[in-house]
Amino acid sequence: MRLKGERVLYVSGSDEHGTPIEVEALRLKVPPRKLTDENHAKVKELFDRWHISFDNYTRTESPIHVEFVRDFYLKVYRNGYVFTREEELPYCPKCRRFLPDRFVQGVCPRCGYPEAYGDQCPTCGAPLDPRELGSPHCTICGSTPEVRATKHWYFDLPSFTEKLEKYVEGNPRLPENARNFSLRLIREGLKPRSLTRDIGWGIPAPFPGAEGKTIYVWMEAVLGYISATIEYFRLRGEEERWREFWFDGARVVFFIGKDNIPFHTIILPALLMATGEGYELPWTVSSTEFLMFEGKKFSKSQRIGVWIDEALEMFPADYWRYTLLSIRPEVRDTNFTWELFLEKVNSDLNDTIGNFVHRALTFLCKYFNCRVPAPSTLDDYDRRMLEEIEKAKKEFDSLLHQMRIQQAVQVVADLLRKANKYFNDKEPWRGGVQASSTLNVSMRVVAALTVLLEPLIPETAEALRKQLKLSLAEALEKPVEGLEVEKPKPLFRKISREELAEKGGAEAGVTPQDVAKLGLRVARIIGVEEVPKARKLYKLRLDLGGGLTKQTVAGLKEYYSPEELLGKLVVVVSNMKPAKLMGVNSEVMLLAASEEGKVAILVPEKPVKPGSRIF
RNA sequence: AGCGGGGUGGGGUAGCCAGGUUAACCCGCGGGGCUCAUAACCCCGAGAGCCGUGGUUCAAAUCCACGCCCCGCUACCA
Repeated sequence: MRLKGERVLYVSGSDEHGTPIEVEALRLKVPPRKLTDENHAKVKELFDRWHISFDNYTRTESPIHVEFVRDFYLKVYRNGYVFTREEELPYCPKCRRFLPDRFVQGVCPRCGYPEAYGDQCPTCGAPLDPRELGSPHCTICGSTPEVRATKHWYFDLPSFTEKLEKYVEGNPRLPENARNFSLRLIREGLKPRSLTRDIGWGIPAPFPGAEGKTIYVWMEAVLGYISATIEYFRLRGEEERWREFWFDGARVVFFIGKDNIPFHTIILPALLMATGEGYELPWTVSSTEFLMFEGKKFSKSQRIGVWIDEALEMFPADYWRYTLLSIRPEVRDTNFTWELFLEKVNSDLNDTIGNFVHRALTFLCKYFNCRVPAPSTLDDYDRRMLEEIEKAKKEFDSLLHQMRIQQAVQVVADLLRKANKYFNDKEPWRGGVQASSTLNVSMRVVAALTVLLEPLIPETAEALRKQLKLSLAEALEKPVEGLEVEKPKPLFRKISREELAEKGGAEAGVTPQDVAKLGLRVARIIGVEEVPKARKLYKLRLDLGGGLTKQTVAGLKEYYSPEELLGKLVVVVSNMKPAKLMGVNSEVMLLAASEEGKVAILVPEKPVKPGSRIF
């Protein structure tokens, strides 16, 4: 859109508040701000290196954001959409804090599940009030909380029900997943959303009498889009211009995953309505499904996925960008596999796109002295090819406007396939007057690429323009005739399976070395203990031979008694990275087979010494 | 369990909301062509009738109902 000369402002930011960060900071005994400072700097730098062209990437600790949020909620408050409730909430005398949401556990009053959370029971799904929990305890220190009265501020979401329904229904641009999900939530009945929390890390609530409370992170972070806009213009000394992007016909578009839909289609619009100031409501959201990694969901703790800093050390950003855009989960969940990565890079980028460019440029230099000739005469085929270029540009543009980026990528690749065919059919290497037309037309394809690739793979687009000695502005307008190009260099290179394996991209299929890496060993169970408060877990002491013992936590309590386990020889992965489960250290992993309702631990078929290697 | 989203040739994606000529595209596979290009490129071919069942309709991959299966969110899955 920027290329088309539309006025675009692209903003985002780090969401820095919330209890998890405060708890992590407590654990590390550092101020929370130190954690978020480090993180924000790192993330910001990475966005640059990936050429994600935010105009402003801000953070919720920004003073401008804090000030904006406080003002914003004061307005909402004055308009009568904020009310208070006295509540009795669990308070931990030892930690000297109230225990919101997940910080208190106890017996579920509905199904009797012993470890239900303060806000919801994970087993029966019942939404809970923390006071209903039987024998509650603090999840931080385990002590029994007392009930103390406190006051909380709420946003009157239900009073916007009708307007929201109208908004969602009347916005045909919303993708299906967003519309259906939002309408369901609205029709099921909206509840007031709590605005404040009794925690220290966050934005101080501005309401009279709310000293010491902070704004609930979710209700504040969504406003960051606006404060980021304000900040952008304030830094330029154009104090008021941010309004151009939030009022009077501005089109606000969000790029989010499907898990974030309600915040952008319900809560944010309601908050904007509540100011009564006439903010533009979201024009649309581009809400994708989920991307998976080799069939599994990405997981930070389990290290499933490729870290974006590591990815850049393996391959250029554009290789990733192209692959990821071409499987952007626009219609359904999609799955990244290394196999797919190879296919996209080698076949699409290298063979189809890169090779055509190189082919045309090399030919040009060899037979036309690197100078783009004027066409001799254009025959039907030439004209058809020129039409294809125009058609592709139009489609590309229209698809991007519909946020169908995946298909836009298709259009580019398809155009290049047609171009390859055209070049083949025309056989310019046979010489003849037609050759100049063919090269002229082919170079127009290349010229179109320098622009089409810009939003998808900007580094490559830039490199290509350099070979054509074109600036971005010239690429948009200048005709190709007479253009003198540099001696061509390939834009991409293929990735071999060997290279991929070396760089750590898992290959399909496991080698004996991979198995050896697992460190499978026999161990003897020499101690079984229950883990306090855990329904399924045992703490096991294991003899790994040579005087070495390790401990593990295993989910076997429902299937084995301590007596059955004690003394058994079992199979373990001995070189696991230690992890904590229910606060208990687990250093190895015990292997067991499982099927529905049944678990069987693996044991050696005849006695061997603990510590024996397994191949 | 509850809530969302799905099941389309061997693999991967689109098409479904706005039903309608031989179900599209990429990879892979079999055969052939070209030699300008990065062992690239081009052509031909085999291969699915769109999870199942029933319905609506002149007409359904596309709409409706039921069933089966998958995936995400919610978890102490070591």
